[in-house]
Formats: sequence, C-alpha cells, structure tokens
Amino acid sequence: MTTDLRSVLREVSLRVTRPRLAVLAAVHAHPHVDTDTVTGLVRAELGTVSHQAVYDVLRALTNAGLLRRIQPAGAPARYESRVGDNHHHVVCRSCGAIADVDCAVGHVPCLTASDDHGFVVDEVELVYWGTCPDCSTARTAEMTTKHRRKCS
Amino acid sequence: MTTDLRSVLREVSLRVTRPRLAVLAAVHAHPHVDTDTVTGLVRAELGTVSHQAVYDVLRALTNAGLLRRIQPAGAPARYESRVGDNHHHVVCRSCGAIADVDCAVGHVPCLTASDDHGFVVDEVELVYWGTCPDCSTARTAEMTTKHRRKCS
DNA sequence: ACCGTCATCTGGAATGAATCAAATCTGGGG
DNA sequence: CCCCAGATTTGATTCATTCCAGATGACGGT
Repeated sequence: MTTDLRSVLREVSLRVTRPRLAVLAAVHAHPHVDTDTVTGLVRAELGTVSHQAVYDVLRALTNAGLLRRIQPAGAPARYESRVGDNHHHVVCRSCGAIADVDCAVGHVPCLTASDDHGFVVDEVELVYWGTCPDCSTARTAEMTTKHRRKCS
Repeated sequence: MTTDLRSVLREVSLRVTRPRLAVLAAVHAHPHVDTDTVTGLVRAELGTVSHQAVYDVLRALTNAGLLRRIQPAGAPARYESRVGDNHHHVVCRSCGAIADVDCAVGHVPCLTASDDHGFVVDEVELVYWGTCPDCSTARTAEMTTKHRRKCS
C-alpha cells in the first residue's frame, strides 16, 4: 500500500516525503475532502505538518495529475483522487455535500459549444446543483413543523 | 433608461436607491464584471459608495433574480445581467476572460445525471475551460520566440 | 555508507475577498 | 409631511490561500 503510493509519486518524478504520502492516502480514503480536513487527517498521522506544506503538496499532486481540484462556487477547494475518467459532481446548495456522477450519455454530444468565440477548449466541467437527501428531508420537515433548518 | 431600471427594481419589490440603479446599470453595461470593477464603476458615477453597499446590492439583486452570479474556480465572483436563458460560459485558464456560450443542443440530453444519489437537482452548470484567443496567440508567440507570457 | 545539493517543509506574517456589527440615513407608504 | 423598516456607512473581522526566509531532509553520486 505504502509502497504503492511511493511508486506513484516516483512515476511523476516527485520526491517521496511523509507529508506527500499522508496527503495522498488521505485524499484516497476520503473523496471530496477540503483542504482543512486534509490537514487534520495528515496531522493525525504525522503529528506536526505545516499548513503550508499541505497546500504545496496538494498543488504539486494536482499539477502532476494525481489529484483533481474541485471548487464549487463560494466553498473552499476540495480534492479527489479520481482522475482521468470523465465524471462530474452533484453539489448540495444547502450543506455543500458532493457526490460523483458519471456522465450519463457516453460521449460529449451537447458538450460542444455552439460558438466557442475562438477559445481553445480543453475541458468541460459539469456541475449539478441541488439539494442532498439529508437536506431535502430537513427542509420538508421545516416546512411542516416550522422548525429552523438543521442544515445551513 | 433610468426609468426602466427603476421599474425593474420595483417589480421585485426592492427600494429604488442610487447605489442599486448604478450597480444595475454597471452590470448591464459590462457583462461578467467582478465585484471590484463594479465598485469602481459605481463610484465613478456616484462619488462615494461603500465597498459593503456594493456587496449588499449585488446579493440583493442576485437573490431577486435580476443578476446571476458566476464564480469560476479560484477567481473572484463575477456578475452578469443575462438571466432566465440557459446559457453557459467559456473561461480562459490563463487570463480569466469569460464569454457566453449558448447551449449547443437545444435540450438537456446528456445533462440528466445517470445516478443522482437522491439529490434534487435544480440547475446544471456547464463551464468550458480553455484558452482565449489573445492568450493562445501570446502562448504561441512565447513558444517560438522564448518571450514571457503577456497574459498571466 | 556518507555527502552535498536542491527540492521541500516550517512558522509566521501578509493578502484579498467577503461577511459581520452597530450606528446613521432615507425611500416611499400612510 | 412624518415615520420606520429597509438601506447604507464605517470599521473591524473572518477565512482561505499565498508569500517569504530560513531550516530540513530526500536521493543521486562518490
């Protein structure tokens, strides 16, 4: 396992360090983690790790293509380890929960811009905005019982 | 024109105030403006307007459905006045330029998630990431002449 | 196994967008 | 024309992220 991660790092010519292994493991174990949570997980494993190191590592791994950065409007950045496959996300407007969604139709039918204004498009990002199951029921409960939202 | 904007505000039961008219006019005149630019434009017209007021007004107008907020990953929020029609954006990775793109295929064929994980989806956001014409040529020039990027 | 170099990490301070809080002002209904 | 809920101002505050300068440690070469 650890050996596995080590070789993964070497393959993209990045030095193998404790923080990097820990961050990589943390993101693999927790899909869609935000930076703060990663820091917490890494510290739990290694003791002291600077805030800065986590940011550096996340950026390095993202640039190397090992991680993917997702930044839902307004919310802090999150990272996931699923890369290479063309999947998208559902984001809950209420609590920020994120879930994976595989592209319904196999290949980019309507994903080609009608007029690209001369831009060279290299990626199409698709975000489904809505309400997650938990917040939906909470909201419904609120409607009927007049209680305040539990999930804000 | 001004009368027009006044009635627009009244229709959504918002008070007609100078800052609001100015912000509304600014966004209508400049598609995809960021908050800071709006503040500049409004100040140029009214003299003194607090930073805070601009944020409040933008939020009020957005909530009222008069404006739409767009937040490309990492960049400060931007606003546009085209609302109601289902169009999307091309964003330049290099300089952050944004252009409108009308949905290529008339209706959501592949825009229905294969598995929505129980989320109640109310909007699908589509972002085309790429490089704008200016940055493309700048990049090409850089490649051949070894000059530094003009557009970073 | 040891060394030296250079990428990486540490800790603290800085930036910049956005929000909060309390006091003051004003649009527009009565 | 008066009044007050809704707007705006001022000033401070939070939060994510980045910058800086110096210490540390990974790893290719000897």
